[in-house]
Amino acid sequence: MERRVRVRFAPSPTGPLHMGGVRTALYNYLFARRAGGDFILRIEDTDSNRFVEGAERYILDSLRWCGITIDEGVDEGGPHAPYRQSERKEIYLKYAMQLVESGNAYYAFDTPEELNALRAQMEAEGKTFAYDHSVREKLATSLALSPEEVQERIARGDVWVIRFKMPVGEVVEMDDLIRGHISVNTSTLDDKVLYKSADSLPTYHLANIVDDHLMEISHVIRGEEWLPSLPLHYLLYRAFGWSDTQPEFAHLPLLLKPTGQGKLSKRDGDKMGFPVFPLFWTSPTGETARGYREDGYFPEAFVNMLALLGWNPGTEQEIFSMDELIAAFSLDRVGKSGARFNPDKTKWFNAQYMHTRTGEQLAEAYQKVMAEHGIECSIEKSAQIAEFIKTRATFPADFWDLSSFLFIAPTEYDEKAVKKYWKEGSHALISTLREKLAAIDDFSNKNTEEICHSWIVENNIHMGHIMNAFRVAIVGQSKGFGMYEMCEVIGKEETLSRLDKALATLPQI
RNA sequence: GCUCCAUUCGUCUAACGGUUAGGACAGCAGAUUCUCAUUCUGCAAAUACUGGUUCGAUUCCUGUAUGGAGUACCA
Repeated sequence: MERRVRVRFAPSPTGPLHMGGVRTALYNYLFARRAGGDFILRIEDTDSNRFVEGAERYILDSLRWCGITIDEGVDEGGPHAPYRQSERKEIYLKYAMQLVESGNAYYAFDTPEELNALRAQMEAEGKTFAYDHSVREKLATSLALSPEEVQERIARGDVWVIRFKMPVGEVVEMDDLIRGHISVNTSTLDDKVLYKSADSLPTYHLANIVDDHLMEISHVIRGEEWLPSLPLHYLLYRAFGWSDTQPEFAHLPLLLKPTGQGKLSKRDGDKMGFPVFPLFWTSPTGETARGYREDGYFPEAFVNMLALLGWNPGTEQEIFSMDELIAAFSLDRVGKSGARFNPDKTKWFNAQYMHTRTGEQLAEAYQKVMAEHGIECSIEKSAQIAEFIKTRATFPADFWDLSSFLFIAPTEYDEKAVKKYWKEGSHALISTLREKLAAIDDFSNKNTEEICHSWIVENNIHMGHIMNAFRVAIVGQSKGFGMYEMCEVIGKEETLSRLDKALATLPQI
């Protein structure tokens, strides 16, 4: 009997959610939806020191912007609520104690200062300190101390932690859905802290295993940085007696810097001019980070790009809607090696979505950009213009440069453009064209084009000659989109007025 | 240092023993066009290196190199 697919995205609210984190959430989401299972959001806030105000809200907002919907989580609730680990703190001690009683874990009373000293000392000797089988019976642990002394220390309020007692010389055999079989000798592993009395909170390892078990998680899909602790997690499931319901694991490759070495970081974005976070972020201390949303990326483009960074459909399709991603996604087409992030391709994706959007869909964004420059434009006009310029735009912010001249008649004419396009005969041609246009009532681009073009062709006029002069007269520069489209937008009256002004101002040659 | 993981054009990737090693971004060139774009066509560009296994290796196994991650009372 196949068990129900239940996956979770379990971020820590220590700052804004990195795009790598969004990708992890996305893959979990796609996997869950593909299987008709559940997507759970669990907040892992067991580190009271690193908690950042607003980070949780940011995570939720980011996922919503991406179109990733949550079945069970802090806002949605669900059968395993609460979904914030800080609100589940009382359940973890019991499990930690269970491991102590079964001999799989022990108390350790070392203070952070003592451990630091030990580390420094070992380092001075050119060695690395590891809290493992070689030291656990020599330090202040329940393995070395008498039961009475342990009780006494606890009773008098000494701070303690519970550490996992890593077996010695055992080979753990593991399976990863992406990487295949992995085996590790436990002698190379240390005794990780599972629970801290100082704040009555578990560490990631304990909370993670306990919650995944309690929440009946079937698949753990997470970043590659967790691969080294996979043996510990296997051993924890075994120590609890949960091996038969242990989830399957899949470790995703990391996102790397566009150039140079290492994983993608906020600094790369600042340096190379691209966002690393989905949304604009302001930290409680006032630091800010740019976001894809505010930089003008469509969520669909961002998601599409992220989906293809480390996964491929096995076909040559590159543009995917969320539904298409869900239908096509599978973990066995996720790559194994780290993927360098490519800002250029991300822009290309955005341009693709820009082009396929209709003028109506773009109208609001257009109106907003114009408003930011102090230009008011009706929603109908916005839709009309957006439709004409969208193939030239990558971001909504490009709209301004692509069409501002429609609202602002030229007061002067670009010297280079005039020199290049207002040539011998231009004045007479434009003069005649003005009369042609003046006689037209239906100013739709289709109609004006039909009438003007047939006149141009019949009279053997060179297309480039007249159209470019026309452009200089209307726009004042050699930019813009289709001449007849631009005339349609500004209307007959404005067209004629601009032509009159040009004819009066430009050389009468 | 130690442990684990990875390695195909500059980048993202396809090819799960037999292909002229395919596609996309970026680059370059050309076509189309009323500017600029879009679009279309073409060019250039890769199996890290070693040994094996095999009739045959990008593909399987050694080793090396390189890269990545982990090595916290952080996740």
